[in-house]
Amino acid sequence: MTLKYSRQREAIREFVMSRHDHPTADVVYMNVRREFPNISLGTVYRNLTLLADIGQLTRIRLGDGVDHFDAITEPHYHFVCKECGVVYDLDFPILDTVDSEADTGFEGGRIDGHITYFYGKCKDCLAEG
Amino acid sequence: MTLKYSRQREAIREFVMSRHDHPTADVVYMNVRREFPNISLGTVYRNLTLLADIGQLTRIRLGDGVDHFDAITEPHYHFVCKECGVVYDLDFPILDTVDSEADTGFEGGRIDGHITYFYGKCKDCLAEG
DNA sequence: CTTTTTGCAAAACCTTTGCACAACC
DNA sequence: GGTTGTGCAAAGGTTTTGCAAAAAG
Repeated sequence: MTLKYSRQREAIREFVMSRHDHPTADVVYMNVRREFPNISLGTVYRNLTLLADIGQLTRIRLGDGVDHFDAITEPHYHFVCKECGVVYDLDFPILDTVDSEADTGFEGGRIDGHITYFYGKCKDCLAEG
Repeated sequence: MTLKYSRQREAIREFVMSRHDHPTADVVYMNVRREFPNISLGTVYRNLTLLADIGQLTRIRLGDGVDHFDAITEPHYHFVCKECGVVYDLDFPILDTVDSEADTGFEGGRIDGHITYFYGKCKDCLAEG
């Protein structure tokens, strides 16, 4: 049950930390393979899951069917371009008040939080058409 | 390109309409199979996708890796129990203002809307422990 | 030496798709 | 009869998992 050091896990962690574009497991795999040519996709998934479980990464699901990973673990909102799928962090405070607002009159249980992503068209896609 | 009637599609539509628990394709399949024992999962998927495309259903993605379908097509928020996965509709007005609030100072593109779901623990799971 | 991690490959899972036949209009 | 929809089965894409060997402590 104790965590042992592994060079692969460290490389995976560092890669995600170095990026701000919320890479998928496959992107992590492609890149970490430059340093570890024999690393397997299974190892990448296992470590991303582990790092997310211990809170060093966040797994974000944006409805595109693929998991993205984010090195920023503090709660924040995301912007997703409907056209190209690019993901940006939003510098917009988490609306804690909506949780209690939504809870008012809700009889089905206790609301602990919410997940939101904003969608639209990114700068580049707006420029193109 | 014209839509032709099909008894299977009608049964699928009616089943989803009759439920307020946001069934998955598999649940629809299991149930419609009582009336059409030979219906295939492919047909269920094809029709759910078609009905969502023409606006008779909504496809909702709640981060559990499976698509859910909702007969209520007016925008509304959902509550998801983190423990058992049950989904409830929330009687809480859509926060249109947050879109423009989030857009303020955002340089990455144009925000058209947002997707939110609230999570927590449902009544039953709260009672259990 | 014991426990954890890896690489590989297979499997699991959800969803889509190609095709011949059936249903619809 | 022409077109759309179905059933079946196969394939697609993402993620998980079993297992023997390797690495870590």
